[in-house]
Amino acid sequence: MREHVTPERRRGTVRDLRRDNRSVLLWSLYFDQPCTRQELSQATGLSPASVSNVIRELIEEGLVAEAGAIDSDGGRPRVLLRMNRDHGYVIGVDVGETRVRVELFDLAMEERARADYPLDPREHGVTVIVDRILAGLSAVLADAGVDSSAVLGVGVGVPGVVEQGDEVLVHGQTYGWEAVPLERLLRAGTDLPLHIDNGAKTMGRAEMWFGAGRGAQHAVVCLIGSGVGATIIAHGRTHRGSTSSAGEWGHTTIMVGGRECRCGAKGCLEAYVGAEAVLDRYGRALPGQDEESALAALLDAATAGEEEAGRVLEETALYLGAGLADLINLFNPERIILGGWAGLLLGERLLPAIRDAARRHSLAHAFSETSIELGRLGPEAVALGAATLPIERFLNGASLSSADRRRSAG
Amino acid sequence: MREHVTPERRRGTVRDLRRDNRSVLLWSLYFDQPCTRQELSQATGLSPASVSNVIRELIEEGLVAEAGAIDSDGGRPRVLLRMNRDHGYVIGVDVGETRVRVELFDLAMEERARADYPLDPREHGVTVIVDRILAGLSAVLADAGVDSSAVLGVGVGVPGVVEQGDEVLVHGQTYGWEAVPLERLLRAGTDLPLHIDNGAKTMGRAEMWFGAGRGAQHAVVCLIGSGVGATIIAHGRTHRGSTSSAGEWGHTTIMVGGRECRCGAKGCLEAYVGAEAVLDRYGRALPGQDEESALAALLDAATAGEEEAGRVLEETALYLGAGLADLINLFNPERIILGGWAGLLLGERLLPAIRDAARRHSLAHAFSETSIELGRLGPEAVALGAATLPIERFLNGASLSSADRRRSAG
DNA sequence: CGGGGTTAAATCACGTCATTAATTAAGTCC
DNA sequence: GGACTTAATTAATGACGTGATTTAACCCCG
Repeated sequence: MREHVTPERRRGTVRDLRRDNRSVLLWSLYFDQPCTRQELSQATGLSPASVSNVIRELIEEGLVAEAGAIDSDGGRPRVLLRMNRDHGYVIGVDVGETRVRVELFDLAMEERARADYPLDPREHGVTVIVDRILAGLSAVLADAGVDSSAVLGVGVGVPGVVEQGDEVLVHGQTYGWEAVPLERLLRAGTDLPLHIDNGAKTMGRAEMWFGAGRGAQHAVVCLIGSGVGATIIAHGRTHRGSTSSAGEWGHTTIMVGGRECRCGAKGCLEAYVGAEAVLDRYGRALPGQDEESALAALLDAATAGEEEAGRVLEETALYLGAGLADLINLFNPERIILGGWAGLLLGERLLPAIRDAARRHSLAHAFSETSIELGRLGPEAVALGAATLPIERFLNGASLSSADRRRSAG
Repeated sequence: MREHVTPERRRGTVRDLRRDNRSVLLWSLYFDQPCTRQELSQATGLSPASVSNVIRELIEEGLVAEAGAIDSDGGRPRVLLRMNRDHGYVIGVDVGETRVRVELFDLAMEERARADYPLDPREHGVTVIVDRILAGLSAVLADAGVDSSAVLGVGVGVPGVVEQGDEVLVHGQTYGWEAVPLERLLRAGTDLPLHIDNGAKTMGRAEMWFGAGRGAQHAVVCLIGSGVGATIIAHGRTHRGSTSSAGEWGHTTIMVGGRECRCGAKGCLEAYVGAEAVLDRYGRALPGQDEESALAALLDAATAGEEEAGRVLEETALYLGAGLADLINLFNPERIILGGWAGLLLGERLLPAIRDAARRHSLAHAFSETSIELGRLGPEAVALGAATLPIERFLNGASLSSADRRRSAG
């Protein structure tokens, strides 16, 4: 009861205050390394004394280390601080359509080890995936020589809707998964803290943390591949909605009664601008085994002056622009990032046309305040983004499971 | 700089902690009056001792009063607490197309006085509006016998986009207002704290606080009148976007290349389901001076079996359902509330058809978790919702301007 | 090379806060 | 009217952030 009091976390005691301040300092330091105590004090609004105290704790605990100093001209030099990148590690898992990839990162998000497991396209059974992931975890730990007690957590990006409840459930249309309790299944094989999310959302996170989204408070990361999805960021946080299925931009209706979509509805955006749909709208045969090379061929054909290809792309820009305009009108984001392999391919060529279509379909005021850009990270970033899930938990105050570190000397 | 540290308000000292706890208690009490200290302790997670302390302060300051007790069977009876509804007052202003309405409420949102000023439809000049508002403020204060020092603040709902910046600017398409610094203009005539927002948004607030939206964390309040808009609530808070123009649902494209909208674009939702658009799509003459009676007549005609009217309404339900489905897919709200005079009129008759169309255009999972309901408050609620703006500020810890009340006896 | 000047960081003293435990208040029931 | 219950207040305790003060670290200049 009492919906108005939603303590995302217990808050009210003087101790929670410390935890929060600690967290604020960690976030600030994480994204602005190296920096000095003074800068932290300014950035967070905490007094220099408090910064000193908390930082001393963090250094004692090994999360933070001093790293040189800034030369002064008269006066004690400021000491630079940075996160101790070896204090802990995180693992990101990308469960894709054709492979499972497991990557181990240090706190600076430097890759320390990687394991790839190709998937037979006909074999997306749950047990196979779980096996591959668990094998990957062991492999990267062994490879990097990292003990599992030093791992802060594992983030897993999977295709399909991920329902975050008491029990995390995965509904994977493409995989034929229905309410798969992936977390529970993985739990049988590992003790590491697990975070599971939709792969498109983890990729969106990667763009927000390290790519084109850095610094934006309100943004939408659009992912166009064979299908179409989006990550919505409001006030710097991913909007999940009430059952974590928010962001299904691809099934937004842009043409009532229009083309049939694989979701069963008619006129979905995905049925016009998804890679599969674009190729289908073109209709003619194209060289290339897979969608990726076929789409590239379509772009080439248009460049070569092939009329029909040009027309299809022109229309794609129109539809896509209208879809982006919906986001602009509804969310009023400061930035829209176009990603996904098809999004990048199309965007590279069509961005001006897309922007123009978006302008025509959105209100002038909101449009003028929104920038539309291409993603910077490419589709490889799913695992990276997944790995930011445990990082976030860490920055918010979780420590390594084993040692419950308290102040050592009183 | 340092976007990650967004102290919506200074937080970090032990004193801020108290302010926060105080605020949490006020919110809890406000929406669950009367209630006991014990209940508050449970609801907020604060210890009974802290609740006692803070409540004692609040009683001393006159914000809260004891009001009877609950009978016990053995044991000291629990004392009931409620807000002191006369501790302060708020004023809500509804600047509509045809009138300016000013209402004064006590803390229990009981109306204490009202002033109405009809507007000549040809006269929407800024000075006229400002004059009417200021006259209304004086009138309701005099009428209710309330001193302006007892007023916590004034909320103003206006048509058009309200840009919340250092200086609040109003862009009113319908009024022909461009970047009107309404706050500054009003400031010349009153010292009361001012809050200005879009009228559709204040109405949405009213539904969320007192109507069909109570208790929802993620919701969308859709307002259909002559035009179409929406208020998006995420995590219990209105989403404004980066320049406070979020929620322009009416100009979402549901038909690329479709009907021309008054915004200049083609295929906007508003061009299909706004009252003006519905009547226009019907085409034939209808009895009634204004849109409201014309739309009612259209509904009557359909009831009477007039085929074309039935067809227009059927299509309206289809378009509207598709529009709602977009919201469901993008936001995954737990509740959608259909309001506005036209929304209520249409919804009363078409809700099943609208729901069905929404189902067909949204993903099954998200749809099944969303309820679509009619608003409960009617279009009169703009002023009520505007008045919740200063209430919110008050519950968050602002006190009356004059007396900076501190603990009296140490 | 050593003191004066300057700035950064650590320490100290203080006031505030929420919590637990103990105490007081206000009832019921036999 | 005394034993029992439960609510609310008070007291004791520990944790915290802050401003003031002190210590540290480095420059420059003579």
